[in-house]
Amino acid sequence: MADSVPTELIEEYRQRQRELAHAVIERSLTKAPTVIAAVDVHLRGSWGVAAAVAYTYPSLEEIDHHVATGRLTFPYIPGLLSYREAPLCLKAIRGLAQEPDLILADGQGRAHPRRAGIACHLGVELGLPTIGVAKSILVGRHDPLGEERGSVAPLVADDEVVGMAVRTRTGVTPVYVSVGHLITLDEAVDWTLRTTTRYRLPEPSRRAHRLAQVTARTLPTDAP
DNA sequence: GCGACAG
DNA sequence: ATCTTGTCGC
Repeated sequence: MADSVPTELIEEYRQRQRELAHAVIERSLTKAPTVIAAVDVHLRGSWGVAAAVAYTYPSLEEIDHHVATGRLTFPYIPGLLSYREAPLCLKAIRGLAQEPDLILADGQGRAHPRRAGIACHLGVELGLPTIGVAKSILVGRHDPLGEERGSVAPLVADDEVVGMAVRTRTGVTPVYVSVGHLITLDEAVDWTLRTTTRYRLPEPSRRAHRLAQVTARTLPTDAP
């Protein structure tokens, strides 16, 4: 199992995140994405399986995938998820044959206590546009949003708009979209909707999730 | 001091 | 997220 982290070190990791937040660039995409990737991690004991998948746009067909497996050393600590999952995610993404134009990460981007969620971490590390698409809120609040697909409501934390609650399917619980790197919030919302068809989450994200899950299932449960 | 807390 | 089967509902 992952070890605990000394409280004095926690603050060092937080400081690194504050620095990472300054490296994040929020600006319009330079190129219309034609290759969109998604990455997700499945946990199994102290092992993690990260799956990266690449899809074409607008046809939304899978063209590649890569899986990376490894032991998780860092524990799950709210706000410090990157240190636990990003290394494996980077390994999976770098295994793709072609560099994607946009990456969807499972978790927050700037909608983070220090504006440095895992999507920011991956984006800055790779120098590629990234979006955080989370299934629940880490920080911030938002007003109720319409029931129709496409309805949105700003996610506000510390009097700052850090993301957007987005209804990707009519009548379904919203997802929380935020900028990771090299994209604007409006574009992040737009591309999240463009890649979401029948379900709550974007197709590439769903595929990455299932691939990581089935791969992890073939691995033996570890010994404490 | 008391909750909240991505995956 | 994980540990886990069936079950209620569109």
